[in-house]
Amino acid sequence: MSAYDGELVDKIVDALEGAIRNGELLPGKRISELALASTLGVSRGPLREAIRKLEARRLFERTAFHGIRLVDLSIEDLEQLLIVREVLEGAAARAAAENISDKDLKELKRFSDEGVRRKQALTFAPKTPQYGFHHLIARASKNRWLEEMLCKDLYGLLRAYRYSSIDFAHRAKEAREEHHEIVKAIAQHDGDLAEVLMRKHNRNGRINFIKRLKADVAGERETSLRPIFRRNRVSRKPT
Amino acid sequence: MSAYDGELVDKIVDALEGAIRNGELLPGKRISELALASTLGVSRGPLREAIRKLEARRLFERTAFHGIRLVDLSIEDLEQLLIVREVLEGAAARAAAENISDKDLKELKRFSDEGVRRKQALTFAPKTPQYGFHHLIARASKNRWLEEMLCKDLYGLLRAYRYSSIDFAHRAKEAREEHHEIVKAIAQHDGDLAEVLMRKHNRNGRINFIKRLKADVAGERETSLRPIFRRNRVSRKPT
DNA sequence: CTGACATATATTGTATACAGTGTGTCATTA
DNA sequence: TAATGACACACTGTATACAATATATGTCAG
Repeated sequence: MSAYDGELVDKIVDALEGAIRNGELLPGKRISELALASTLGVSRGPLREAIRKLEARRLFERTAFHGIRLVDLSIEDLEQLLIVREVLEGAAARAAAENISDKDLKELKRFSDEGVRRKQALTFAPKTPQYGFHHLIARASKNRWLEEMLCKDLYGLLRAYRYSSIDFAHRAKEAREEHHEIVKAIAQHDGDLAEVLMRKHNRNGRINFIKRLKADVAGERETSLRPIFRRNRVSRKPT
Repeated sequence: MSAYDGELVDKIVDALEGAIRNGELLPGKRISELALASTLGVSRGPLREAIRKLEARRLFERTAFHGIRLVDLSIEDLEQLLIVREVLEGAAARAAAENISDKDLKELKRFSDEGVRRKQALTFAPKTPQYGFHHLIARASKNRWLEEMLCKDLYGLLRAYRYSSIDFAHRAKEAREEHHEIVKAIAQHDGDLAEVLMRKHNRNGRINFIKRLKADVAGERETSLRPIFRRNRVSRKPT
């Protein structure tokens, strides 16, 4: 505690997001401030402030005198969220087509040419968000709100529910082709086309994903998105 | 302090939003926590939590050891924000066309038929947000995220910058007709058409507004959106 | 007079303590 | 077994203390 290295609140936010990603926090499960604070090794003050931020981003829900809980999305919630993603990314693709810099375009091309089969091709790479296809486009839009809404709020929310590019794995070839088409439209600075293609791409992924999800749920017994991937429950500390 | 009537943090958030609306807080002006706390008559703890929430909604900006400030948008920022609004409301119109209930449709029709020339026709009526045309459609979308992003985050942000339906006043007839067309499309459950019309409507308003704004700025001396309407600086208390 | 450096002050960041309040649980009782 | 009440627990609100930092101020050398 000698040198000041950024606001503790932000580190707590990061730690909580990491904990969500790693499955250390379970959706719907109540947790007390004090327990969480001692787990993270911080005091209540900064923790509460961090929770308020995440609450505003709809990652946590609070009920007074009761506790904090990670939001638990239904399939319908996720579907609606993906609809929002669809139009926002459509707008991002349009803006990118209009505003992308040569440097960003080069990176985008390189990425979509060769990078697509690497792990980083995942839409929401855990620690390298700047390399995802969709992140690149959001950034290239040069629209501050679009980028923040997508990269910070929306992707964070999706990540909280283990929504990764699971659809990508199941239709990798189509997705790759769609990515290519989108990049081409952006390179041609054709905003209309870029938006249409991006929306179609997202729509395909959404429909595919929801269908698979519903089938999974019907075949098993859970309604939550929780058990899609792995989970554990180790606590972690910041710094 | 005897009876518990809701979380203080939420009341502070409301109070701050009200202060923003009333021009009691000026964009860009730094203010200290302690001063704000004593003005509001609360302690630093809840105030900080409230600030964190508003920070997540991008209404406030903080710099460590320096202070809180209401964000100060440039014209470009506002233009980009209106682009986001455009696609989100387009999606809302589409969803509304697909999901609207008969009751909501009736209200929407009644509103667009007769209510449009009343004060409540303002897109962001200060105290009756549920009656605005765009609010009605956002609600009718039955999409939780869409409604919250629009009504809570985006409209709140626009309101902070005194962006009201100033464009509406300057093209009331066109806007009224556009509203009518949109309602008609929704009534016919034509999602495609509803989205196209809503986007066009917003686009018209945006272009008109930005043009006027730039002309205003060129003719005067301010770059901030602040002086568009009135302002004062009376402090206020919650409860 | 100007610039760099050191100190002072104000403000923020964090931790802890305590009183008040609501909720859920559990035992008691009809 | 179901309803009622008491209790424990968790959370809320607030205050205070101290540490860390940035800005402002002032001093001194050139």
